[in-house]
Amino acid sequence: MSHDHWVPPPVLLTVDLVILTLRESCLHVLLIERGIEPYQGTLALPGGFLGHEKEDLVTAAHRELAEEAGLGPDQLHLEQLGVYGAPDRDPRGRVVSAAYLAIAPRLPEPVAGTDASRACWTSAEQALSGDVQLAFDHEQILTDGIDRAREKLERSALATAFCGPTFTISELQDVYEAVWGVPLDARNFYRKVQSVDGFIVPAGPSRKTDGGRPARLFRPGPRTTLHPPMIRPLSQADRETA
Amino acid sequence: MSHDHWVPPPVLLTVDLVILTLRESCLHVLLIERGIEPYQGTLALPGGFLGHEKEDLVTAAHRELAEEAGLGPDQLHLEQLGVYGAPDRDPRGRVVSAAYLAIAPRLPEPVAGTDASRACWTSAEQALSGDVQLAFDHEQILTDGIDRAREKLERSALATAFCGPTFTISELQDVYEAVWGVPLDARNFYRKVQSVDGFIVPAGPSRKTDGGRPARLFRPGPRTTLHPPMIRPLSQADRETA
DNA sequence: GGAATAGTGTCTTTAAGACATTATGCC
DNA sequence: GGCATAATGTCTTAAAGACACTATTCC
Repeated sequence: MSHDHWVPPPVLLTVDLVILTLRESCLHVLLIERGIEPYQGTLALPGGFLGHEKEDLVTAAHRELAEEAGLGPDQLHLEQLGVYGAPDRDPRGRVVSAAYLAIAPRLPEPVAGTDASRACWTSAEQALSGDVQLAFDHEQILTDGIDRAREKLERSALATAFCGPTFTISELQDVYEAVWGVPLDARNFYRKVQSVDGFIVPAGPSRKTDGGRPARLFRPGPRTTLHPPMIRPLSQADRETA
Repeated sequence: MSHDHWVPPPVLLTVDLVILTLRESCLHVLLIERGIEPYQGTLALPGGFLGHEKEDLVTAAHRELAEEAGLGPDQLHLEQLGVYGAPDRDPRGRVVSAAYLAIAPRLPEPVAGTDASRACWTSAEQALSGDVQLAFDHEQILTDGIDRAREKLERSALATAFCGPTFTISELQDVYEAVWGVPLDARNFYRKVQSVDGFIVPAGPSRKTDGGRPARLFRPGPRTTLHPPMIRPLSQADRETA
């Protein structure tokens, strides 16, 4: 600000995506094996540089979502997670990443035929176990993304984004159990989700296939925030108190 | 990705700050009258370009905090709010802003002597009333910052960041009432904050000056998350349900 | 009928909402 | 004593936790 013709340092912008979904009642994240340096061969979150000077950040996120995961803008939830800009996070220079969190229902193998065929769904547990090496600071971004999802399940109707257009209450419970990693009492869960008015609404004549009694189908309701919130039982990780 | 030597478009990075504090039991935000184009003469959030190629984002935020508000890194809360990158948000070109939320106790007029003497504390109500024009997309950033503060008061011990090193329970209640904009019952508030173990702990021999009975003093406790959370009464703005 | 899953009901316990009352300082 | 603010207590009510039970389908 004080020098004669000081110019601010330019940076490069990437958009990275934490794409979460449920597979076999387990939380999974989409990872891609990098084809180029740096971190060639290492797993990374899908993402890439801003396409052009005028591209909006959300637009770029949707573009990457389509290119790298074959996911269209409909029927998925997308929100900003934050910005990651440590000076040394990318060996190529000053690259700042806008991270987005996407939540999608389980789709029919969305990966195989797409542009980036090196994409693979990895269980969240495994991705953060330490056994898997992630490129850049993507482990931190992934951790933050999962934390965000866990928090938002408490106060928002976000859980329905993990489900298809219609779903059963058991499936919804599956979402909560998988994301939070704790078992829930089915009867109390039923009472709770039914009592929050507008969270889920009955859909169609209701029916489903399994071994037992058919379950009613529901759609997401108009309500986006949950009052009172869902209560997440504190798992083993309750650092404070006893 | 497909062309021969495609290079990603560089962008400029700014760091903008939503600095909140309490003044006369009202939520205030620090605004600065811009001295240069664009938006010269218009009120804006404090902030500025990244200082140099190697500067970390949080470091830049702390630097701006010191330069523009005279606030040191101690005894204030700072967290990232998000990134704002609409292509047309800055007439100078592609400028992307990393927004940070800072919460500080009321300090002895921190503004007057500092570098930027055009800084002024403005009540949040007034800043968002529409009467005040804010530069760039700073109205949106401010709205998001206040929303974030409101949410975090529910589940975190953030409220103590508005207070000095020691405070009375009444002062803490003031924080909640000012940020949420709703009156709270003092007796239930006492019961609540005392029951959340580790939220606040007695400090010193306890005493304070007013007209009436001296109040006990407390310090922030080790607890950072509140279980169960503080309940925010839904003000007039309860779009869903009745 | 038996297995499997869906859905409902009841009792208990925790904690919030709505109050009144007592306590301790200053003038 | 009178005033002002701090602090505590009680009753009610809402909602979560912990259970047992009935219902509907397929074999």
